[in-house]
Amino acid sequence: MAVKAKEIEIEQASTVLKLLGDKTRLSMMKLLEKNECCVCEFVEIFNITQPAISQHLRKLRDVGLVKENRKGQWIFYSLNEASAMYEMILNILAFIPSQDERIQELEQQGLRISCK
Amino acid sequence: MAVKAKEIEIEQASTVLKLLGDKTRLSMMKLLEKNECCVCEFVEIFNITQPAISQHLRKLRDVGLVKENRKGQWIFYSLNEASAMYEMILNILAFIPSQDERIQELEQQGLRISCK
DNA sequence: ATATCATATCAGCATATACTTATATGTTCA
DNA sequence: TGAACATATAAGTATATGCTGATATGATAT
Repeated sequence: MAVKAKEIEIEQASTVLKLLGDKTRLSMMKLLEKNECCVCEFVEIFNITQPAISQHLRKLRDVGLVKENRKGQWIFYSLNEASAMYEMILNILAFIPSQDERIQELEQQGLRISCK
Repeated sequence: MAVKAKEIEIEQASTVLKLLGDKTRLSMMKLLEKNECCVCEFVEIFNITQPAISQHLRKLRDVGLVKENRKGQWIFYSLNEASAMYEMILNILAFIPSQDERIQELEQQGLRISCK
């Protein structure tokens, strides 16, 4: 890295890293790196209940990693580029393999909901 | 980043991020980025007992983030550059402010043990 | 209005985590 | 050998975490 990384309070950093230290949330963040996703899509992709998904998203939102965008009945989540942690997040996600096959699998099985 | 990051299994990545998601361990790793440290130094720096320090170090060692190097009575820990996660670790640590003042404080108070 | 769908919140539970005290192991040195 | 020091492990405990089922809230459409 040529550019000096913008430093973050260690308290904040550890909070964020702990959040990313859960496989479900880390996958969510990787998906959000490229796609805006709604809750129902996450519910399909991960093998857990809708409340569990909502709770993960709330934690990510509480620390400002993601933002929500209501479109009628649906709420779409995306990475919050304004977060002080955004640069670090992108750096970390660069090491995570794409999770897009998960969405593609759903499409092949005809299970993909189109919320859009 | 110009260079493509070497990807890591998501399972491994989340395990590592969870470990870094603890303020004590994150500080340890930041200190180890620049200094080789022995257990007794960590015990001085952090306000927890020696067993607690050892347990943190064991977790870091179990996933290969740090390695140990016995020098007589003392065991010095350092970052394991051979780890598949090393590149990601360095990337993350670049965002963490230096923890060296903690050592300097000890030195000013004359509390720094010299194990070397 | 009310039925339906999407999402959030609540309460309860099982497991994981981080800590402490007590004790074991390993090294040095007299 | 045994005392002193450094570190590791074990056992117990309190708190945090992630999940589920039940229920509340909010939006759409008939």
